[in-house]
Amino acid sequence: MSKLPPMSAIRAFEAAARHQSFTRAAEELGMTQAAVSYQIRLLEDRIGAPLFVRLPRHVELTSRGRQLAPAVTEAFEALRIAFAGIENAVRTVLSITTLTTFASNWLIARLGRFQQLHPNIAVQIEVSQQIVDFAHDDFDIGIRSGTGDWPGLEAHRLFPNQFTPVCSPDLIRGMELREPSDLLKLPILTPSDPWWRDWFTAAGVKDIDLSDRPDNSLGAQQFEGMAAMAGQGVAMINPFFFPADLAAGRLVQPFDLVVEADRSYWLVYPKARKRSPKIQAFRDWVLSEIAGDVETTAPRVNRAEA
DNA sequence: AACAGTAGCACCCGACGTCC
DNA sequence: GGACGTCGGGTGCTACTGTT
Repeated sequence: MSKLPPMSAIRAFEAAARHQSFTRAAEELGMTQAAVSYQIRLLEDRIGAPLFVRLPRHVELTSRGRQLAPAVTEAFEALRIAFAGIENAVRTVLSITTLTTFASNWLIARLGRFQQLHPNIAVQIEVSQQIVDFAHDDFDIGIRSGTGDWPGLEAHRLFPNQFTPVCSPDLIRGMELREPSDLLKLPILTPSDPWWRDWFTAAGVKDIDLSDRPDNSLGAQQFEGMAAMAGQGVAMINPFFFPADLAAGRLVQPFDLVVEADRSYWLVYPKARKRSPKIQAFRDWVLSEIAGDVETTAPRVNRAEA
């Protein structure tokens, strides 16, 4: 495949051919007439034939120029359309990668309010438990759990990663739950979750052994909570994600003890893109929603009917 | 008024040397 | 051997002047 002439020369030719003027072409391209003249001469030298006839006060395309011009203009028009499409998509589509439970138990129900505020921004959500690499994946914003120290990323802390056991009221109706260790009489959902050991340790119950229990793992707090509400056992969840279920009594918290992990939930995006209007819009909206949560709908705790 | 030619400037890039 | 700085040549531009 033969090499194309320099793109700057082709660009100058295309504009000059359309305007039939080096001066008008220069005005359009933001350069001087001399630069256009120079670029076109480069192109003519390269081709080995003149593309314009220089006449007093104006230029005209030669027959070779007339042969070339429509194809070049058409190619640039295709490029303009392609770039306009991409620019429009980049400006109006916000792509978010988020953890499952944040999406299902926090984001989705509120997204309508963001859409009302920003009807021109379309939100695309991808749920993943993996930490995405913004250098390789086309995401604008990520919601992830961790300590906030990700190189190259701007990180805004959303809320702490707290955990406490919850279950359905029916599961423990008529039972005497006096000590945290009494929970061990009940089915434990995802017993391999290290939060169980951490919570029991904080509750003063040392060296619990859950290894003889079925090693079921539900993979996301959303599913733990659903299983608990269905009466299948006790789940270790972050109460922040279940305020309505706790308030309505679909879930009860047998013990007040809530343990805070060293990890938190964060909203992140590449530092280089912190001036992107759509990213700023989503960040500001999430932070204001979180601030509203803290004021009005902070997880309320239901005591179990012991 | 419009294009062509030229001088001079800024910037880029490859070659090269130095350092660790 | 890789990172970094320096240097010189090439490129592409503007400003200016000449030509038609």
